[in-house]
Amino acid sequence: IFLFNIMMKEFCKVGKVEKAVELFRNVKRNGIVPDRFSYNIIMSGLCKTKRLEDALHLRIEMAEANCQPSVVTYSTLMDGLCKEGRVDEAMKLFDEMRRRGLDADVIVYSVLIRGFCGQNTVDKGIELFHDMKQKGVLPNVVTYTCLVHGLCKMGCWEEAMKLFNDMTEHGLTPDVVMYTTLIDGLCKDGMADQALKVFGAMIEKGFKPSTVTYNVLLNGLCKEGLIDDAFAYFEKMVEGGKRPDVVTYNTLMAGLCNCHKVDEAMKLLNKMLDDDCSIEPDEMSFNMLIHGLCKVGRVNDAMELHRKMVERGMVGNLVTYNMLIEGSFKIRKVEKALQLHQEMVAMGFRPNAFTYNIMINGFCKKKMVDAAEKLLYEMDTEGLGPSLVGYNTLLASLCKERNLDRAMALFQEMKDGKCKPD
RNA sequence: CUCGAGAUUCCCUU
Repeated sequence: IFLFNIMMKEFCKVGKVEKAVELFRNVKRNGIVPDRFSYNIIMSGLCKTKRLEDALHLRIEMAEANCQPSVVTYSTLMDGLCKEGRVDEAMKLFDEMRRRGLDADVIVYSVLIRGFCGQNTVDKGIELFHDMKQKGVLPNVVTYTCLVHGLCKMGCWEEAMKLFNDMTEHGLTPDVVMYTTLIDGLCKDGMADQALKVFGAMIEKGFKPSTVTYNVLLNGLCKEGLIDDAFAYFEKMVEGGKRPDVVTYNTLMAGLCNCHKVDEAMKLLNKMLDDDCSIEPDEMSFNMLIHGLCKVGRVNDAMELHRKMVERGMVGNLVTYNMLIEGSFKIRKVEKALQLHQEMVAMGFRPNAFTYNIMINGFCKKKMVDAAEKLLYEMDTEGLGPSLVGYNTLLASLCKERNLDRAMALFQEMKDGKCKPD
């Protein structure tokens, strides 16, 4: 079983989880008894391929085989649940684990903390952070990184910085991932200058920024409109021997589009398309440009680019269609927008909240308020929930049309609990 | 050293 475990693990590592499961089944059928490692390996593989239900079911099978779950079993499943946003269920497993007399370790806590941070309940994460320390489980760099990430995501960059310092005072050395997380978080909280300081401090301490570190920094600078600085750091990146990747290029293309340099962005895309460039564009690369073109009103060029994309064997994704639909409305081609919408559905893409809101906005601009309203309610029945953006869009449109009675009625409906106004 | 955790890029209203 020792050897089979290694094989299963390797199958999972190269993405052939199906093969691993098959091997697991064969092993069992041939009378070899899997140990808890085998179960854990398969569970982990299933979670990584979004087959959480199968993983949870395997836990039952494990119990039936009289194989006791370990802390690793629990953390694997809790991680899977958290990544699906099912943190409450992960907490149930956490309780169950403790009832069975298993002590949570630093990984269990880090998984849960990250889970809470992912659904913007960092306070719960902090609670667990204190809980673990009280129980004598020492947080490590990963634990701190999860919290820093969560805090920045909620705009609490000062708290994040405090925690970062707190960590070093506790004798832990930040690593590249920690630095990158903090730099990204600061940028996203509008603190690019602080981020640059941290970047400088990082280098001063002798840490080598990774490609991801450069990417987050470039993104931060681009979002601030500092495209020239972004390119300056891009140069440094290359000089420093860090290979740009497709994310680097996509980030720079977005930055160029943001300051209306769409043709420059196009040059970057063409560079990637060049045969002697080792970086291949992905769907996002095309999407960046499609967005840029739509934004400056060159919707037909965007459509043309979409065609080129399809020629290269990329069909585009939901985002591509959302942007093209929005573009069509922008140049007042409602029929084209509807046609794209149908095409998108036919291709198996389920319209999301963005799609609906784009259509609502499009209809509003055409003064087709009833159609817009119909879509607004359809979102709910389609399980997308009421959309604040959708309500706001329709409200704004009604006000513009001097249809204040209807606007007030809609506003009242929101206050009555349909959708909390902002 | 047979198993588990952390970082980056695209779309909607004002």
